[in-house]
Amino acid sequence: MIDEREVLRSWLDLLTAANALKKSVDTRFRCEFGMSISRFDVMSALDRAGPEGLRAGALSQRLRVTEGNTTQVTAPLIREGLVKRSTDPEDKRGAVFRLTRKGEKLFARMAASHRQWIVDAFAGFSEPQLKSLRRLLARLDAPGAVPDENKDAA
Amino acid sequence: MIDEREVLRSWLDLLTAANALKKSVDTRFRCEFGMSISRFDVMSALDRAGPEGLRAGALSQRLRVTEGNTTQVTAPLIREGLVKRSTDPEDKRGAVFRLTRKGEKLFARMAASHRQWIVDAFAGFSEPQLKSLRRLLARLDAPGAVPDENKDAA
DNA sequence: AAAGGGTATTTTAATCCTAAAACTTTTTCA
DNA sequence: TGAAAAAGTTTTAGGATTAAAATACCCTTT
Repeated sequence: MIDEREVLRSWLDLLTAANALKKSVDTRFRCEFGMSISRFDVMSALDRAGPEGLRAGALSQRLRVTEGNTTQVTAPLIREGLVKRSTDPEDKRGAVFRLTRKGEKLFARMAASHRQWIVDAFAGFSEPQLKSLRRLLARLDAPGAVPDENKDAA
Repeated sequence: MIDEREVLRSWLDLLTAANALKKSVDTRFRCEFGMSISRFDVMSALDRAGPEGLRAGALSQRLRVTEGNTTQVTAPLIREGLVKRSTDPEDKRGAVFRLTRKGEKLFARMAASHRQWIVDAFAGFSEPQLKSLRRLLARLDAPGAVPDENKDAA
């Protein structure tokens, strides 16, 4: 039998580490680009999708959020001219989102900063340690969690 | 030089793992006890504080949230009779929060479930693997993150 | 002892997120 | 064909969170 306190501490450490880095990234996005992680995530998914863009449903699925959330997070991006929303001509129920030229350019700058921040945060890790971390994380079993559709994400 | 993609994947895995388990716990708290993780966290801090209770500021500090947030999260707990708010007689600016008897009883049940869920989630880990995970997480460097005051938390 | 400055908390306005209701368009099928 | 069911999205209502403004109280200093 495993020491339960050690398990609870591990869970606390996991949560704390993830939150700290996420908050650190979010703060810097807001300071340097006036934009939250959520909006960056939307732009990232649209950037990867390319000129085809993404349907609202597909976008929600990749970001693992509800469709209502997608509607709301895209709204300010559209207002700021970073994202364009069109109606699918084949099926007028459908909404298609694409990055504008301006959106692409901003995203490129944000992605570069983001990459650097993450590399810095993991500077204390050797390659085998990274692998080890990922292997350990994969052992976690969160019931109800959906298996990852989005394998090509990083 | 380390492979940047491996670093980004590690970050994604870390975030995904933490979110998945957190969401899983939150969902079960809501289903079985009609209560969010945030409220559980408040009750947990108050339970640990004992009959002395905690000042609003101290509570916020332990939960690492703003004081405005504490005001809001405690409000429904007070409405439901799980938490009692008093004004510090020594300093009438100060608010003191304590678990009621009813709150203590509910918390005990919730804590037991919570412990079991976490133990189950980490069932695939050996003791050395837990230690290894914690050691790796400690290497992460999130600039701007506050060092952990609350060492006795778990 | 009154003023002013500092401290503790609450309120307000905004973002992010969810679930469920509402809306629009498409598809099915009697 | 035309009504009902289904599908895709948005709207609505509410919780969690923050930053900043407002409020309430305490304490020093003159």
